[in-house]
Amino acid sequence: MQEGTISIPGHRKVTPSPHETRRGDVYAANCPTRQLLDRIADKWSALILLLLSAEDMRFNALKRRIEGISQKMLSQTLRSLERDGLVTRAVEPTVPVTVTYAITPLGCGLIGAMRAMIEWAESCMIEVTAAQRAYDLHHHADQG
Amino acid sequence: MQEGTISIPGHRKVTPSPHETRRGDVYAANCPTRQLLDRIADKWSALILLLLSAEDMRFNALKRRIEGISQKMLSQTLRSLERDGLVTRAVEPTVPVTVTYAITPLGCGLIGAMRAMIEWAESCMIEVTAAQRAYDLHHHADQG
DNA sequence: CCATACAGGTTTCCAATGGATACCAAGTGC
DNA sequence: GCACTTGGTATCCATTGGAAACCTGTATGG
Repeated sequence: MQEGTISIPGHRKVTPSPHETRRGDVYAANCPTRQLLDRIADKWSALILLLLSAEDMRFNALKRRIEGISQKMLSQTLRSLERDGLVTRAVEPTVPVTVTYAITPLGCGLIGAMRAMIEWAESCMIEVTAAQRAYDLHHHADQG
Repeated sequence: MQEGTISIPGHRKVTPSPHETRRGDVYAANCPTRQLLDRIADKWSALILLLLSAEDMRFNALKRRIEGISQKMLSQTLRSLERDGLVTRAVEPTVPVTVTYAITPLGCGLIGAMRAMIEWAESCMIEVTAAQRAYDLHHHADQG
């Protein structure tokens, strides 16, 4: 079974068969758009893509730059992004081996769309933080 | 400690103290923008917000509409969105009790930014699926 | 010769997360 | 008294994510 098999824990190989897809309904589990959204809506994909949109980077450079990412997640997420055609992986047989990741035109398109969200987050952070404080206060803040 | 405490499993109450934040570096773990992005970059938030942007909805209406969401996740995610000030929760003391969720102006702003991503996903699905097939073929597809 | 370091991972282990299911409250209908 | 409604919580268990160890292959230092 080539479609729907699981490859790497946490990043499934889900490629829906054409006849299984329901176009136009993001709320249907098998809608391709929703599956794509699920894939990139994780903690790390956006961050990686955003860094690569500025310049090509190597594995450890990404790791150093993204505070808190583990090697496993960086490795897994890069593999997923590569599979989705959003980044490329170039191995140069230097010593030690050099692996350079770069964003593809496809990935650039996504970044363009994501930038609007980053900008929203930056401009609305204060309001959100205020809302959180108000909520915590009203719900007497000791529920944790 | 009011800030940084954990409330609901899966949706932490993370409100960084002002002096701990690093503005302008999304890659820093304590950057407020990154924390906000982490919060909304999950499987369900975008879907819920998108539905509520069209019309106010009740708990079970949302649950029925979003294929695959569990009551627990819907409940948790709505609570988080409410805390972030992106949705409101209105309880009417009917019988059985009626709870209506609505998007706030703040949430509307986010939806506007997200729509670009939905559109990108819809227009680029085919390319991504093609990339996945190519990847799976090249990596002889049986790695799962 | 052995230890160490580098880059770029994979494996292992364990805690946190998510999903399925059962349960709860409070009232209505039968 | 039982089933059924809405809007949840509690519980159980599988999957996921993070920390750290290990691996491959080469070069450097002692």
